[in-house]
Order: sequence, then C-alpha cells, then structure tokens
Amino acid sequence: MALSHAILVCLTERPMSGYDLAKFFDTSIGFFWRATHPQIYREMKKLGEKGYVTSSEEIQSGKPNRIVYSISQAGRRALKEWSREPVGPPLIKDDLLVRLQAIEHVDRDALRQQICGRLKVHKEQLEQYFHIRDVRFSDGEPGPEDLGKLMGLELGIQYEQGWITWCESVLKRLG
Amino acid sequence: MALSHAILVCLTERPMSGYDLAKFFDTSIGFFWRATHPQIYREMKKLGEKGYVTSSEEIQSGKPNRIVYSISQAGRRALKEWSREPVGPPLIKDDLLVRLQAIEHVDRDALRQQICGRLKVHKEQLEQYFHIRDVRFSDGEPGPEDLGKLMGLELGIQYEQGWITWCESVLKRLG
DNA sequence: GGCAACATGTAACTTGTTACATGATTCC
DNA sequence: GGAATCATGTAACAAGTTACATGTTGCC
Repeated sequence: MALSHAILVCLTERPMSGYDLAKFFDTSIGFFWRATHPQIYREMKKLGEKGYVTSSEEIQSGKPNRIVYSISQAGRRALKEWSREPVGPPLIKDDLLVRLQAIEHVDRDALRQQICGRLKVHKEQLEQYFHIRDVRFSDGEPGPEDLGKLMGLELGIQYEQGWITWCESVLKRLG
Repeated sequence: MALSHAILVCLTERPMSGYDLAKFFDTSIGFFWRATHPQIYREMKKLGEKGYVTSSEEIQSGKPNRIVYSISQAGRRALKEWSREPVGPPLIKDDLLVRLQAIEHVDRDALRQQICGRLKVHKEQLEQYFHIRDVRFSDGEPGPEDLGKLMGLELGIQYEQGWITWCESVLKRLG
C-alpha cells in the first residue's frame, strides 16, 4: 500500500524508469523506504493499470531501451489523498540491536566486529549527507520545493551522528 | 529468518507464551523488531519442529490455559551461530519522511498535524524509556547480563531526543 | 576473457498484515 | 449490558526476498 505512494513521490521529482527507481531506492529515498527491483517492476504494472502513471519507451542506441514512467494527474490526486491519511509509526528492524539484547548469549568478538562495521557504515553515510548538503543546499535558503528534502537530510545527519556517538561509546564499554 | 532469532532472544530472558511474546514485541524489544501475533504463533510451530523451543501447558483457573515456551540447548546453539553471521543494515520505513520528500504535493495542514502527532509519540516514548532507566538501572553499574539492554536503552533515549528536537524545528519552519 | 553497468523482467518462496473465530473473566 | 484483558489460533491476502533469465556496451 505504501510502496506505490513512495514510488509516486519519486516520480514527482522527475520521470524515471524502473531501473532509475531501483537506484533511487538504494540511495536517496532509501533512507526512508526500501524497495528491490522485482518489487518495483511488479508495482509499476499496478500503477499503470490504475492510471496513476503513464509510460513511454525511450529508444537508446547501444544500451537496451528504457521504459520511462511519469506521474499522471490521477496519480497526483491519489498522492494528495494519501497524504491526508494518518501516518503509521516508523518501522525499525535492526539485527544488531536484537543481538545486543541477548549480549550474554551471543559471540562477543563477532558483536564487537559488527559494531565496528556499523560504525563505518554510519560514518560513510554521514559523509555522503554532508556532501549532498554542500552541493545542493549550500546557497542560503532553499526553495519551497526543496525545504522538505533539506529537513529530511537534517534528520539523517542527526541520526547518523547519534549512531556514531553511540557505537563509539559501546565499543569502549565492550573493551 | 530473523524473526525466529528475535523470538529466541526474548526467550533467553524468561519462558513466555505466544501472548507474552506478542506483548513483548509491542513494547520492550518492539523498538528493534516488530511482530504480530499470527506471525508469532506460526513461527512458534516452526521453532518447535526444529527443536529450538520446548513447550508446556500451564493450567490456569478462570483464564484460558497458557502454552509456555522455553528455549532449548539446541536453540541456544542456533542463537550463537546466528550471532556470528554478518548483520544486515538497519531497516527503516517511515511514511512521514516519504511525505516530506514531496512537500509541495501533499496536504500541508495534514502534514503539520502528522508531525505534531509524531512529536507526541516520541515524547511519550522518551518518558517511558526514562522510567525504565530509573526503575531498572538506577543503582550504579548494571550486571553484565543487563549491559546490552542498558546500551539499547541509551540508543533509544538518544533517538527519541533527536526526533523531538527535529519535529520542533520542522514545526517552526512550517509555520 | 572477465567483470561491471545498463536494462527489463519472471518464478518461487518467505514474511507480514488484516480479518475472522472462539470463549472466559473482570471492571464500569 | 458492554468493553477490555487474557489466550489461542486460522485463512486470505499483500509485501518483500532470492534466484533465475537475457542481452549489450565499455573498461581493464
């Protein structure tokens, strides 16, 4: 139910192919919602049937042709209606935290390594967010179109910084 | 694959019935992993077949009988093996952040209300975490058994505080 | 020659959600 | 009388994952 809307949100930015969308869900919007390519291709079919997206084949030479989807007026209306529905609670699933709950029953060395790995991931993600901020939002006030994206980015930065602090403190205490 | 291990983690704390587990996934461990009761009853069957849990019926007068599950030695071994496998990235899915990405295409008033609602949820969660910390971890250094839980709690506190700060700043900017 | 990126899809399977189904007790 | 809590489960459906399947171009 929500994947379809997340896709429509992506398409408000620009028309995209299934492949583009898959990459988008791996980077940009991937911080808030995940999707794999089989899911996306399956969902695009449904969105087309409902008339929320229109598609057109883009002929490329050399590379395989792309099927590019655009959001329709009906799609925009559906998006606005959805935005009035109450939001669900944020869903978090984290292996690492689950393991931490049973600290006496897991492999300590493995856990330490896993936390190190996680620390690295969060540091890299933070760097990437800083880079996006500098490139995209460096010049003063963002336009109203970009305000939401900037605020999302700020949450992401804060989130990663929190994790980094936490990982470092945990690694100290685990010895 | 991971739900079964999350259940085993719960059972290292104490033996529980399906009903207990469902409540546990709604509160305590629910911050890191979610599960509904049909999922739990279905999974318990599999865990029993694999010999990772043993069950016994507890006769109650008045209330319906409880089927209480305990983790077996094989279950503990499976848990330890699992703990050596690499952790996946944390999975986040958040409706609200998705909507924020398309801020120009959603209902502003609804969004403002949804953020207010979210702020309230995070404040309540934070209060609950403080309460747990005070009740369970007030007296100095925690035992090694509880260290992981305390660290998880600290992450939760930090996480909720971050959200509260962010919501307040966003509400100001949305006017 | 092999690997990565581009590009689209299907099939089989596992997870997760929602609604249905039952039935006792306690509190208002 | 009605709602909430305790307690277990099933059925039908929706969502998500993994592996398979194909074929090109460009780089090392």
